[in-house]
Amino acid sequence: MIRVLIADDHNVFVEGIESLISGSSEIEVTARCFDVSSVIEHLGHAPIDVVLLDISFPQVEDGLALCEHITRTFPATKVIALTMHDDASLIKRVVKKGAKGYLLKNTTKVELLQAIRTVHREKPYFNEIITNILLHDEPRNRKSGSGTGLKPNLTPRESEVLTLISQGLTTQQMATQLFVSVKAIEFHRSSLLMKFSVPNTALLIKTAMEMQCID
Amino acid sequence: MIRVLIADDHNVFVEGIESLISGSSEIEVTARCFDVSSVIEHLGHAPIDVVLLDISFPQVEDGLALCEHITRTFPATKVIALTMHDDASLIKRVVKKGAKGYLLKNTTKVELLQAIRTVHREKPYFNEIITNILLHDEPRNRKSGSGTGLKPNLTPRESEVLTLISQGLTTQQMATQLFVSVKAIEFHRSSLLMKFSVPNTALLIKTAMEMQCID
DNA sequence: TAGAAAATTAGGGAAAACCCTAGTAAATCA
DNA sequence: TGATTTACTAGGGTTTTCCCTAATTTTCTA
Repeated sequence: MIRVLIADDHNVFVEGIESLISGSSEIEVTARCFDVSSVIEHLGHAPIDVVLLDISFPQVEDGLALCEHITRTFPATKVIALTMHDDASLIKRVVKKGAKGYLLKNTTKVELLQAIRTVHREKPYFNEIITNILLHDEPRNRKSGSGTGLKPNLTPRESEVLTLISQGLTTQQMATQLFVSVKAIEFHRSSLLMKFSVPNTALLIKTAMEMQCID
Repeated sequence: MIRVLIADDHNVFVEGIESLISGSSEIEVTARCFDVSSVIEHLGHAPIDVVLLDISFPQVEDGLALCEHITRTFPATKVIALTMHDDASLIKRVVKKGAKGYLLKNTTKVELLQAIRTVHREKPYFNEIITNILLHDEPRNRKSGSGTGLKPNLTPRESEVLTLISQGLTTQQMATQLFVSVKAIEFHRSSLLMKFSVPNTALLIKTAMEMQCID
């Protein structure tokens, strides 16, 4: 029997998934969680084979973080990401966080059961629609044109400052936190702009996110 | 017997609603529609008391238009709008289009059945959460941290400015391009910071990307 | 159709970002 | 050892961002 945990704060969806699974003789829903903490708590007590995780749980960031936590802490438990969005970059980010499968919420009963069985056999599950989305998404390594698209080599301090910038801190705040002057931080920021070949912080954040230097 | 039509292109959701309703002796689901045209066609043939309409069907504009069409063409049929978003402006727009009730997709069985019964008795149904949202004119259900996870409603100008910011233009460049003063652009930028609840442009870009408002 | 609400347009002033130069310390190499 | 490179630190001065307020135009509504 494959034990499934449903992690979704939308009651209707939990009901829907349960209803779709209920017919199966080899899969059973043994837990339903409406918030992040109860998912973690439950996984620590009872064994779960597959987690069906709403990636907006309740927000995208939370879902991604939870996905990462589950796959690291409970490697035997496989995660299938569920979402409304057919977005290539989101799929990539989810996979990067350790999800073994990705389903849209308009999936069918057959596909849902298939996906659960597949990831339980240690295999990744992505249907044709998802595969197509990934295929048609433009390749990241465009070596021609203005930008190289390659991650620049950052010094430890620069990486540190980049992370803090992406968290919304001002130069003053970073200076305080790192025990250096405002001018020192400003220089690192300037170096980042140069290394990423961008004119300002706005584009720095955008390109750094696209290159997945931050997230 | 109250006859209900479910209009949603997400299979899991339709299953969930059916499952929640299935226990009731006075309410039955007599139709499930996965696209706009089949909803209209079905209403023309068989009588329906309550339509449970996913407002993103498949886009928000489609849902609103369909809601308006149903309430005008079939006044005996009541519409309950369903959505993931707890957004005051969306609720107002939906109500303006003739919806008698509004439910979030994390509703409970009790509430769903209550809502169906209430609108069938010609009364509007809005629970405390929705009422609060309307009263305070901002989303309530922020379960995690500072981020809302909800796309703010942007004016045309704001969207335009957001796009240009994400392209790395400075305020001066945008002012030239849009034939207005620097100060006008700066105000729009400020409005964006406020609507996204972020302290600076760096976080604005980050959150707007995560919410898929840009890119 | 008048009144209210929302959107767009700015100004002044403070804060932050940005661009230049430059000193110091550690690692690398001839 | 002495010269060179790399990373980190910082100052001066200009531009841009950010926050406050407010007038004008447009849109919605009673």
